[in-house]
Amino acid sequence: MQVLGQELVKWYENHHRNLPWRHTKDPYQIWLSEVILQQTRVDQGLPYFLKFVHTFPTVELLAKATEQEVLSLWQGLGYYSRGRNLHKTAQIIAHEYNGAFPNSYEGLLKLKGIGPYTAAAISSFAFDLPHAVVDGNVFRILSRYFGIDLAINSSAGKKTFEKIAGEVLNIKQPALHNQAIMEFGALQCKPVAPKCSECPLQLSCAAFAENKVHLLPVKEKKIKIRHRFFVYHVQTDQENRLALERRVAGDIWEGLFQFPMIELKSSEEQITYLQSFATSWQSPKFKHVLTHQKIEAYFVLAPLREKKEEKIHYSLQEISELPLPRLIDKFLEQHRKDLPI
DNA sequence: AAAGCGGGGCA
DNA sequence: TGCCCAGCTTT
Repeated sequence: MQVLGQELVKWYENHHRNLPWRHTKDPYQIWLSEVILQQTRVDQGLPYFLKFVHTFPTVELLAKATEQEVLSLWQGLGYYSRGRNLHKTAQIIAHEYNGAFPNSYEGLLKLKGIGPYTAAAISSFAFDLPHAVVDGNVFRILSRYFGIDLAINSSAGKKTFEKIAGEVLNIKQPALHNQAIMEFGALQCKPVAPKCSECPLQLSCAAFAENKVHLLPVKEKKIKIRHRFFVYHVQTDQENRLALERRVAGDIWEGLFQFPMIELKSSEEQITYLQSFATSWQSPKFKHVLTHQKIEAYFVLAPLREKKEEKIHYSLQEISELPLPRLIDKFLEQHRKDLPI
């Protein structure tokens, strides 16, 4: 077990990327980077980390911001509850912890948006405590290296891999070990096309010996895909201000702003709905389709419904200051000059 | 224990 | 174009 850790650290010293959060022991910056990097690639998260550190150099400044300012900066990163939890936790730290992060795994775990992985990461990186990180990289490396085909998303699998991760952890330098194993997973022992031919662990890797690197790690069951069909109404008032509504809680893009939207049950209903515009209201001035993951969205330049429901009207300038779903943001990018105003 | 939450990369 | 990635919260 010890060989694995030593090889990982040796590899890390020659191959690691130079990333800003690796030059600090500041729990605030480490926390910021870890939350941003949850479910997010380094390339995508890096600019957001720089934006946040620049805009909010301390946890107190982040706590003082409004949620909307935080979400605006978060716009485009996805999983927006991370942004809301980030803000909430900053306020807890600033107001109830005197600006200092808890210096224990258990203390960190109590905070919003910090689960087992992030608590292990912060406690090792910032406080040199011996907690092993177990993220997707670690699951992958351990399952391959030890040739374990237990599903990584099963209870038994998680328990097993967490146990092994703790056993291989170098408790003398947990921060270095944790950085090394995750960087190794990201650059060397990649999900697809891992670089086995130039791998320092090749001779001791069980999966390589049995020629089943590509079969590991094992994941259980399929997630069922839900297709959704949206039509957005791009409406303006007499002053050429655009109507926006705020998305409700409990669904995708919670709390973000969008054009007033109707959701249809099927692609057919969506088309029928669109055609009703073409017949009943001459022809829509503008129609455009964007596909976002499993969401098919049309934008129609629709007539403004009078005093029906109360939508908030904003100028284009004001809209750019609100947190928008990536889909709406993309639409505005592409059609800014076609819009009235 | 299971479902839901978003982006972007890549075959 | 469709598949893949994967930590945390909520149910």
